[in-house]
Amino acid sequence: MFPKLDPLLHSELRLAIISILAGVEEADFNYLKEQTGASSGNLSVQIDKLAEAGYISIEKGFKGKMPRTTCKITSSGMEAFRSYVKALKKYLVAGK
Amino acid sequence: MFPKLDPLLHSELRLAIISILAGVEEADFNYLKEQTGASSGNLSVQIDKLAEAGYISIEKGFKGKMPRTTCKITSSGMEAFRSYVKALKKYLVAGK
DNA sequence: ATAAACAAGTTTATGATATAAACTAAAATT
DNA sequence: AATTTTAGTTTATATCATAAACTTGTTTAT
Repeated sequence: MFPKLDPLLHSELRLAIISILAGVEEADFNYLKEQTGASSGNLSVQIDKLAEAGYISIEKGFKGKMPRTTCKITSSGMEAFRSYVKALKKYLVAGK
Repeated sequence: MFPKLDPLLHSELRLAIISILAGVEEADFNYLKEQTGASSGNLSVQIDKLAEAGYISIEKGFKGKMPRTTCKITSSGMEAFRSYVKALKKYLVAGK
């Protein structure tokens, strides 16, 4: 009746990150920070977790001389997101 | 862009509890336990939290001689559930 | 009648998690 | 040259979800 929710995605910040990345080609650290309102530290930790799970890829490069971290959702991450959403919807029925 | 999610409801078990209670007049402890698959301990803790927040009411009585705990969603809980669902949906767009 | 098993929970302990605070290193600004 | 800003990472803390252990009382079996 209530399917298990992927704990990696059932987290406010990680879900927001994935939700953003699902809609764009890629996004850098600061864009994610702006959009989510997260602190740098929290964001850093959470993208690492998503990357370790293979849900996103993180690329470190430079924009001019400044470091630049770019994130991209993987196909595995996209799939995980879809099934998370599907599962979650089973919890929301009565809530209109 | 990403509204804050009520942390009381953004929990797998508590969300399942509220989701059930939103659809029925009332439910007793064991029914919730069966439907959610939760352990007694976990369920006990989580309904207490929901009750402390005023999202549900807990009534203790007896069925014959055996103790019986009945839960019911409050109007405040119903409202919280609705706005949680509304908020959550903003996170799910791209996930189909 | 009494011991064993079961019912319905509650309390306590533990391990994971989210988050913030403190820190690092380099670049840009004054 | 000193200060501030950028772009993060690492560490610490406080909360949380969950399970394990316990409690209280009731059936059931001997």
